Amino acid sequence: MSSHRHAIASDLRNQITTGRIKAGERLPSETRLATHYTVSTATLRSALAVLQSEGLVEKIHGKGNFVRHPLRRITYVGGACDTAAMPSFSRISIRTTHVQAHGQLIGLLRVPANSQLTEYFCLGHEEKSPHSFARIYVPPDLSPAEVPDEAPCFKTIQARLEKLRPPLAEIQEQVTARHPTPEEAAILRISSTLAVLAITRVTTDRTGRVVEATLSVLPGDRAHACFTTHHTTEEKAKEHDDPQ
Amino acid sequence: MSSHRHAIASDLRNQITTGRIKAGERLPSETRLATHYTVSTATLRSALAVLQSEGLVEKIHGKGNFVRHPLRRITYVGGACDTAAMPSFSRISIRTTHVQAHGQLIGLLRVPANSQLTEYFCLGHEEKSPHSFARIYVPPDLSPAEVPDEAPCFKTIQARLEKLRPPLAEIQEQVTARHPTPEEAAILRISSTLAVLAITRVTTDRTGRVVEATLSVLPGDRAHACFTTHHTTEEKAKEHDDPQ
DNA sequence: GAGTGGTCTAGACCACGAG
DNA sequence: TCGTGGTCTAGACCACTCA
Repeated sequence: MSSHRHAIASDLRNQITTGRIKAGERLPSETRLATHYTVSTATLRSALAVLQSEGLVEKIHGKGNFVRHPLRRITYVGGACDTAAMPSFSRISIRTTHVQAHGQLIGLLRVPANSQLTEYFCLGHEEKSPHSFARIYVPPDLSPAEVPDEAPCFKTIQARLEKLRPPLAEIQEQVTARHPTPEEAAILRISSTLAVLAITRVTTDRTGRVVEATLSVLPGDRAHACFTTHHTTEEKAKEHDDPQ
Repeated sequence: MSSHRHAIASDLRNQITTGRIKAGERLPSETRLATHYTVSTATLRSALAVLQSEGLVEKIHGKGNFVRHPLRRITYVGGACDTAAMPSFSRISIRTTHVQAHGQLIGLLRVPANSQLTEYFCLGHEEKSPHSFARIYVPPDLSPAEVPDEAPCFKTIQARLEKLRPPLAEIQEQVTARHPTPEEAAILRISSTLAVLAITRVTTDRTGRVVEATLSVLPGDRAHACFTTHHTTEEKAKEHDDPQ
């Protein structure tokens, strides 16, 4: 008595997980599948959207629906000490610009509105297709002045940022699940129906000053974020003193 | 030049954020809005889905679309020492059952297939409507035997679990964004097009044994997860020895 | 140009909520 | 019972990919 959409999704899911349709293979076209299941194209597309959000199927406009190779998962590592907790990128391209603090950036970095900020736009690639991106915002006095507009090397920028920076005290990450904006969908080349993992990361130094804010967006069909908390005896004691 | 969907969503978003439509108010019916924007109902519904995933609008079947009251956000606190890092629930109901290890549980808890497990199904409520849930799985020797099938008090069970448990060493949480299964959508009473935050939490004791695995699902339109990492000098040194 | 997915239409019928 | 949203149909037209 379930919906058509999920019945079709289950059938295709079985065919994929049992190997009747192999990884990398193309599914029949949407019109063909629609006539096969005797449903409309709209219904069939919503069934494919289910599999897509599970990471089993990847749609490519003008080419077709493909069974995804498994274990090509992007991992965002939480609490990482590095400048950007960017996922294990095979390749990262960066664009550096100067912007004025606006919107939520004012609150995140605790700076006045319209004050100067350096933005590092990081785009992660995997085999020439983008798979995630992040915008890193840094106050001007903590960002190296002589960075070219197009920087080839991520590590270089990271090393320069580290040098200017006082010792870190705390990293706070807030994770939400939502749909991508049209701009984000275009950058990542994903459907706007796919869920994305949005991570807001704020890094604070020992004086309590916010030295960096990073907004990351990762496609939900191939990304996950990992957070590890170690509980030593000292920490446990501390938590009892200062719960939460 | 943008899609119809996003144009309509932007217009409604403006009306909401500028206060022309107030919090708690009901929007005109979908057919009414569709004729107003001269689009089909399907297109208008997809526009509402955008606002829904932003947490601005809440649909209630048979009643209408309502502008959500802001700051009614659920927060999942990562790395919490408590048995379940359940969000700040106003009320939690629990059902205890015994299940056999299956699927991903085998790998998470590192137990043989079909071995006995205790499942605690926790449902979080807010004003009589469910807003999140979690399934906690515990090996039988670490779960109190005399728990009734329906337990009224979450704290009681939690306290009993703590007693049986050796000191904890590590909590690992994996976060993904996806669409809900039909079952999850029914439990949370959300649309299946809404994104959810799915969190898999594994707790390990000092001997390396997995003492608990928790699968949480939170609606993307009103929930976020927070993770805080403190960087002391000792920890920094440790990370240099053992990167990642 | 042929074939694919992306968006959209103008309805139909069903399920839920409130009176 | 009536009005609401939920699902679905059978198309149409556009954008993209590849030969």
